[in-house]
Amino acid sequence: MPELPEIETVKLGLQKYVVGHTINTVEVLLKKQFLGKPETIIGAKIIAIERLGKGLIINLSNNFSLAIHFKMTGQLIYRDIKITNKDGVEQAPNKFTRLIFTLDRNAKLFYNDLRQFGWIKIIPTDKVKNLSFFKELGPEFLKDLSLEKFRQILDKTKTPIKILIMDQKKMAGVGNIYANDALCKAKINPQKPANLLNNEETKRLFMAINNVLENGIKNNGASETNFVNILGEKGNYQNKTLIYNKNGQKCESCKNIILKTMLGGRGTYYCPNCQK
DNA sequence: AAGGATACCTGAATGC
DNA sequence: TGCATTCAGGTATCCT
Repeated sequence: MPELPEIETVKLGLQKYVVGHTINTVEVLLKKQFLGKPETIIGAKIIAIERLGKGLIINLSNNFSLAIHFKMTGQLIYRDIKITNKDGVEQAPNKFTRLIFTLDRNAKLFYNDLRQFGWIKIIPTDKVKNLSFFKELGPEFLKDLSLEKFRQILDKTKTPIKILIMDQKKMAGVGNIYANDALCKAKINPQKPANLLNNEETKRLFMAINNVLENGIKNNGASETNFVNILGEKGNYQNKTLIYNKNGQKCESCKNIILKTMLGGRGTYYCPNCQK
């Protein structure tokens, strides 16, 4: 899944459906993705949900928290009804279910993860932000990253701008889809060394990133492959991308053909005319 | 210190 | 049809 808008979508769903539930049991189907002792959280009530960059924190009533990262294919699915097969046996959401939380009021929360890169860790609430992933996060778009701070970060490196804006330790929230779209919107070449952006381009890019992230949230995220919200529903941003996954198609503004290349090992889409 | 390649996995799409 | 290769919303880690 998983850039800021997708995780925000999950956060809002958890707040709406899962906060207030008590955890009755925890079934670990794939040990390596779950760190901590399940018995630590049995009987605890889910009291608050927080998102930091692309990470999630679920706070519990017993001063423990669940720290979660979906990496590429993690999903959290909430159900308050039992879904069974024709023999009456309860069905997990899919064959990649790695963890099942049974909640009170006959509800369940499933963690699915096809590629098994994600993690869930039980950590005392007052220590959860000491996890290196959270501790090392840079300032976050739409939250505590100002244009001035953004400019300062760009000035410090000649790293290609696309790689820099996706570096969570420098600035948090942007991944490959929204990086491609923001650079398209700002008409900046993904390869351009960060410190060579002039003030006009810097401002344009900053506004564009904030804009595409907001647009992603409004559209409930991008379901390019397997992202779904807490109810298993797809988002809509994949139908609204400006340039991501559009190689061979025509650029919206100049009708040139969109090209695809690799930058930092990631698929990179750009219009050779608009993004020189 | 920074930048690049590689590892972690499974599956879908593409190529021959 | 089948088999091999490449790529996928991310990040750690190891190497230059």
